[in-house]
Amino acid sequence: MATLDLFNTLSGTVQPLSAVGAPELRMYCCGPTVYDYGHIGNFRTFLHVDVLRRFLRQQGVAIRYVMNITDVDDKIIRNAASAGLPIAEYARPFETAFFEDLEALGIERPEIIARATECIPEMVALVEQLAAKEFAYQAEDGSWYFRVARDEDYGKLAKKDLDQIEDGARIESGEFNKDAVRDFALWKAVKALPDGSKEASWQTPLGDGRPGWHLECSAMASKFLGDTFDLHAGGEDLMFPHHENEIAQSESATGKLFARHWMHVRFLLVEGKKMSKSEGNFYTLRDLLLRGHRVSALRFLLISVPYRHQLNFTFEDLAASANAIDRLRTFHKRMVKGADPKSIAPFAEGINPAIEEGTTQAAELYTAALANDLNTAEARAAIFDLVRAANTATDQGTLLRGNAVQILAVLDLFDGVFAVLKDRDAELTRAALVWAEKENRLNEADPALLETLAFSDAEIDALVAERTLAKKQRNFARADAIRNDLLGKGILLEDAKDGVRWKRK
RNA sequence: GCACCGAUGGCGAAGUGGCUAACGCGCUGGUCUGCAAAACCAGUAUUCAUGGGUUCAAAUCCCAUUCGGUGCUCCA
Repeated sequence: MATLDLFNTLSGTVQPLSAVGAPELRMYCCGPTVYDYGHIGNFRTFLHVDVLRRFLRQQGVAIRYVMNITDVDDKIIRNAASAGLPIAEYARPFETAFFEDLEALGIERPEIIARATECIPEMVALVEQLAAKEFAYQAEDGSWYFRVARDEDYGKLAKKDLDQIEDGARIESGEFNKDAVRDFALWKAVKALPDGSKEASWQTPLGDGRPGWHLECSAMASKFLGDTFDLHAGGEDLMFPHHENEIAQSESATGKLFARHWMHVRFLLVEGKKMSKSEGNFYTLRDLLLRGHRVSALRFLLISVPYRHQLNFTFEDLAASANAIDRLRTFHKRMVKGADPKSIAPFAEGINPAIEEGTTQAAELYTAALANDLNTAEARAAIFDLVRAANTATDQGTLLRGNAVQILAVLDLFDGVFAVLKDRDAELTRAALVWAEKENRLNEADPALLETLAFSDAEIDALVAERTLAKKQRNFARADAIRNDLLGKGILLEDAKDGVRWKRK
């Protein structure tokens, strides 16, 4: 039985994904161009790759995952120039922010992270290899281009017909000296910036210049994963021309298959429209945190819709995801208490076989759903079915301690991929506020959020204790006043049999 | 313009020929509670964008139309 059946863009079918000829599954994902903060669309892609990676590891597959950081490109050069900074100085803070965001979202760090600017020799070598085979040529201005016409199977990933590409293509200024419009830049000869100074460049045997965008991924993937590797992932927009060009470069140079499997994550819409700055529906993770949304809710929402489907992001659904997570966390705590013989009210000893069967079935459905092209929606449903059944049984007193232990194991399995049960939300929101203060953007923060977080846990605990005392004295007016006051500040109290619970909304 | 993908309840979404169309959120009523919250129970789409067709049988297959998205140009 296959560990994971995954849609392969190259073949157009769902195929088993597996490590071939190596103990580790070797995968590559196109990382960010670090010219700004990451937005929720960027993170949808990285989150789904994280789901893939976590699930494979759960299935016992070892992984070697490489992500590149594009730290030199047109936008970085342009923005750095207008900020009056060297490109590295301009880009580095965004790179740091990107990794902070990944961490906050629970996205595991790839084994290898490679910066484009640190792999220049490998890129140069690749162009030289291509030139030797006449796939690359140097134009009058000193730039190097890939000769698409010489690559017979060009277009095989995106299923493009070459004639169409030519029809739609347009000649960019500065690239007029290419032999054919569809030829793409491998190495861009150095140019002057608007202020007359020289843009960032490297002195190489190819001339003074900088790498083209597609070149870095080809060079880095080979450097760290070999000429042929198992999986290449990225957003759907990268399929053409970026990934197609990577294939063209790598396969023309090596004569070998580049990536066996290609995974493309679909774009998301925001409130029914394409996310864009001009529509005013463009959000970075940090924007959402300052508005009082929780990181866990965003993670859960973005991964709950399977990667091949368009997801329509709305604030209503973000709130719904937060509520769904609360339910899961409440349930998880209930099972932890019931399973612990030392807790105040552990469940009765034993195992109820009917519940045991349901638990096993939930785990099987969950695994089968993810193994089927990462159907996260169905995997989620299997877990919620278990939650409902277990809650009902608990209410009826038929769920025994052994069942709780088994259910916790299934929740661990679920959380190994979804990673939303552990509550770090308040902590991460606080970190975002610290960042906002440093960046002078605290004015963008939701006032209610600031008020809620201003309350320390100790202060809340003190008020809860005061209310418990008032309740004992049957002073319900005072008790309710404290509860309502806290609720107004975003803190919700729950009176349970074994004491008072509270949580930040 | 050309190519490709999609349209399922109030919202998100699973399901790709055959049991009462999953699951989450929301809403309404009930149980529990001093009152709440949490949890549970019941209800909440006779129907899957629209029109036609194939079939004993269609949300699922085919054709057309409408709307949305993507690529052809920087983009996750």
